Amino acid sequence: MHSELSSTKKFSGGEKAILEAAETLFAEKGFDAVSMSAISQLANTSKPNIYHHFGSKNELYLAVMKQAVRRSSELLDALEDTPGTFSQRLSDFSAGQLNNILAHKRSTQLILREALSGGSQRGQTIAKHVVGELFARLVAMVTNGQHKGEFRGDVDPALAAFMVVAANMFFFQAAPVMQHLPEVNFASEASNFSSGVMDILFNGLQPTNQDTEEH
Amino acid sequence: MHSELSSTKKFSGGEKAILEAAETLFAEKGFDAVSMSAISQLANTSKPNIYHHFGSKNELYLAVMKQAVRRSSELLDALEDTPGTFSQRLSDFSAGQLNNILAHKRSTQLILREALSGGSQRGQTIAKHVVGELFARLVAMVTNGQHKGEFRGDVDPALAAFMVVAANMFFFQAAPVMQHLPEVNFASEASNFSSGVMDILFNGLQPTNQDTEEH
DNA sequence: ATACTAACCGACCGTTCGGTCAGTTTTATC
DNA sequence: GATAAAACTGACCGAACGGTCGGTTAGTAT
Repeated sequence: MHSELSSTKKFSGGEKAILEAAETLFAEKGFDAVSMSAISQLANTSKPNIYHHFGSKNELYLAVMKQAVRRSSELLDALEDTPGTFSQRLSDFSAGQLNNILAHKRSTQLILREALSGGSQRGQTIAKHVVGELFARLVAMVTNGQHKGEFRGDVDPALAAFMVVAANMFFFQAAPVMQHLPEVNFASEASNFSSGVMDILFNGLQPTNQDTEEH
Repeated sequence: MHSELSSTKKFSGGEKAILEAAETLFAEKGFDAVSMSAISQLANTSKPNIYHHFGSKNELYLAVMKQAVRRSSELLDALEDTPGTFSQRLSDFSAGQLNNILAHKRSTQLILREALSGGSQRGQTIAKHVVGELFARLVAMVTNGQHKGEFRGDVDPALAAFMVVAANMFFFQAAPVMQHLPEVNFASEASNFSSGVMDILFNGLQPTNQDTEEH
């Protein structure tokens, strides 16, 4: 009776599998809509085993959050200052951050969900720290650009940074909606979106003097 | 001589009270985290009475959604085209929409929560319709501005509209987070925020071309 | 009064929730 | 092999969930 299931080699159980399953489900449906049984099933283990590794549902959620935050911070660190003009650096940073977001949708959705849900304080402070970190880097970048005369000095650097964050975050959030709007054709390609946003942010919507052209 | 309370007596029971309580709780915590008992308590009635007026939790949720959507559409309709340049009209429209958002936070949060949650299809199509309506108006406004030569013709009008929506929506969502960031001081006043955003969108971040030219 | 109906409620049902317990299997150490 | 810690599990608990039932009020028209 040594009958061994020779099917999926997917490692069952283990903290890794539990964390992964929990992250998926929490990001998808939120804290309250996910049951421990569902997590145990997806992680291919038993419910008490989750309680063996993590003391409670809240602790498991915090562990998932911490992991997501750590990943996000690492990705941000990898986006170290590139050479070039500040426009270039800001553009590169924004595009890289959008790439990070799209490459780790679950973590992003989890952090965003927590940071933006006005309700509980489960991991809100943790999530806010991440958003704050990203925001501070962008503000510094704009401020430096202003000091070098590359950006207008009469705009609030925090407001400029906000618009970069808002564009990226809302792009991520609203992608499923935008894709079905008939007017939208930038939703499919992130790089096009990124360069388009930066063009508007840098040059504005109004025509330049020499730019009024023919047709 | 049982006299009625003539002071601020929140009328108990009734569909109105149920809908109001449900909207508050659903917007605050989301569908799954709200129990029918909690709604009945906040509405000052009994749980079976909710099932008398609305057949199920899902139907109640849809009724709340429909009400929120109707309110949102009415508010959008009230923002009729103002005279003036397209910059002015776009600016006014955006500022008015942000005012609407902030004046009806519960409805907005409810719709946004539904539109942006990748998960269920409970009221997603309904919410998408609202976002699409708002979006279409903005796109038309930008396109008209382009045809009149007031806006650059080489930008995607949908992208410009997207940035207006993103700024407003993300401002609403992230206000609790932004208020605690040290660099931010635009979060307290919506009108300042709105004019600042429009300034960046119209004129861009870079200094004017007469001032500094690209090399 | 009678009759009918919408509004409303206490008590309850089956199910599922987060969490626990007692016990078994795996794994590492000697 | 002995042993002990760690990993893991089926069965179970009280509480809360969405939802239902039988019955009671309040209004209204005849």
